[in-house]
Amino acid sequence: MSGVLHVLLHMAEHDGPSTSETLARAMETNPVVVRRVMAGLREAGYVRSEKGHGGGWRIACDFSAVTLRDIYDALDRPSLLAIGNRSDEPECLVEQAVNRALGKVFDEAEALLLERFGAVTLQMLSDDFHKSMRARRKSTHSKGMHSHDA
Amino acid sequence: MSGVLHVLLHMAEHDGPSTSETLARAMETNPVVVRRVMAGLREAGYVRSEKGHGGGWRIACDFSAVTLRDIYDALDRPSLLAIGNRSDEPECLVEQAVNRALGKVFDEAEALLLERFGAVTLQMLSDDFHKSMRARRKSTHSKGMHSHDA
DNA sequence: ATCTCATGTAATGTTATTAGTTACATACTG
DNA sequence: CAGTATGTAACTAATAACATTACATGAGAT
Repeated sequence: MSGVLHVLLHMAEHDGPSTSETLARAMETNPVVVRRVMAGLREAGYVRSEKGHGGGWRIACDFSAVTLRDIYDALDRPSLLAIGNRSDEPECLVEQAVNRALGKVFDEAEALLLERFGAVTLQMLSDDFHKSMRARRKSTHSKGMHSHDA
Repeated sequence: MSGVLHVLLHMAEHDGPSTSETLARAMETNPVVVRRVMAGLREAGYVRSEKGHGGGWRIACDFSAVTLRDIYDALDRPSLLAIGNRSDEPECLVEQAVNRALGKVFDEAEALLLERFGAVTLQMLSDDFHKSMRARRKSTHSKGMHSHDA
């Protein structure tokens, strides 16, 4: 999630397609990992990829129409919570009682996460980034991007 | 978490001390695992353990005064969320913007979980279990406990 | 006393998950 | 057709969670 958003915002700052190679360097990982994770976004239509000379990845959506929730869904909804019920459908009535109580709490937390994700668009992230870059430029004249973007 | 609560409720149903051996069978795990996880609860004073003949684990707290939050704390606060920011304190302003947005959402979800944990006492779990046991007994005459409790 | 039983804990082993890598096929561009 | 980039399967490595073994310590029972 974190990594994918990072990549998307970088792509938005970059005219023309970005290669997996380039993106992998920004994310400090391997090009294949980038392709793997971007595959979900491509299926969902948020990015497009092209092969061959001058190929690479390109944004294919309106940043203000796509929320973090959409990205999460495109990523195949990885589990959000680190803990959960020890077992589904236990025989033991004690465990059933525990599961009811914990399950309710977990469901609420998950719902909150999804709701909050749905309230944040990629555009908002991008705006926030640009704001912080302007602020930084005023004080340091730095570009505020990765050194490996050069 | 789930497992610990299961064990605690079982102990409450059982007069006298329960051995790690017995509890492990109910949790379908190893006695050493039980001791390991119970160690935190003992330090917090929620249970007591005794060695030798007739030894084992015993509840040492008032169920209506201890919340799931207390248990969670005693368990050394394992991480609740499965996903997080890729890196703390990144150089990259893009990643900083992503982290701000995601971090806020994660913090909210974690706060919600802790708050909800704080609102549930062990007594409530126990009451819920007894209620479901009464309901079941009416329809099946079963004891509704583990078969391996016999 | 000492034998047995139970916890305490370190060390080790096992398993599952995730991330990373290699290898090679496919497709597009010049 | 040479070169470059994605697509994907297969494999390896790193990590973490869980389980087991081994042995020390302490508390009754005889």
